[in-house]
Amino acid sequence: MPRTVMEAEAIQDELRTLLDLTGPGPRSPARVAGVDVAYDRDRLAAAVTVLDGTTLEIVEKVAVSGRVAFDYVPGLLAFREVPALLDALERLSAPPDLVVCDGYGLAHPRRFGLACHLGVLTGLPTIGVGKTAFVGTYPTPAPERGSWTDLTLDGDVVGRVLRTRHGIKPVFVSVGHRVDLATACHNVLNLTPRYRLPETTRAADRLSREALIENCRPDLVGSAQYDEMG
DNA sequence: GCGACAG
DNA sequence: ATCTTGTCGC
Repeated sequence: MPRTVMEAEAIQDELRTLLDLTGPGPRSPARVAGVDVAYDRDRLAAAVTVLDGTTLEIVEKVAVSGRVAFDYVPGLLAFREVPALLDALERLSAPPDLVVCDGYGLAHPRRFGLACHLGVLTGLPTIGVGKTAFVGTYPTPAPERGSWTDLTLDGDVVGRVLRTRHGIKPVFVSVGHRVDLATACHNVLNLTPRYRLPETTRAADRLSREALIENCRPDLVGSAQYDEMG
């Protein structure tokens, strides 16, 4: 783990050279994973929920708990969440065909957000879905579900501002690893039949919060302990 | 120079 | 992210 902002940024610049932006990525993934991390002071719980890509039913879930290893710094979120998420992902019975991250991917100051970071370290296809603006400029997309606009940063299209529900605040989609932007948005729309956020994200968010509470008695099936210094 | 800034 | 009462809207 990096100890300073400078070290962390250097690691991002290094790992970015391993990023695969070729695509296209899966259009009909059988297993889609959602990942999220919940916090309580210096404790954290990372969750991975795998959904059937067609029915959106949860088919597998894993949660791990541990301690915060890196303070939150805009642009360096991955160093705070990736270690625990890697641990959780490795405990799955089988790898997912796509991982939907809670945050940004290529739409990042150094073009290497959480989704890119997790993708490069796991080798899995990943995409990022952010709830609020972080970097880039964009026009407001039309109110209909499915409409979108370019998210531009330094003259590059780094993502899309996508409307997943009619008349409701859009989400920010950017690619992570091994998936192109159109395929990423296609998957996000398939994962949002009813709510603004992908079912994968909603499921992982719930599980991470539950795990944070159930953490007091780590004797439940599907849970595990995770730790690292900070 | 100052403020903003994924989760 | 998380802390948190009331409040606005459907």
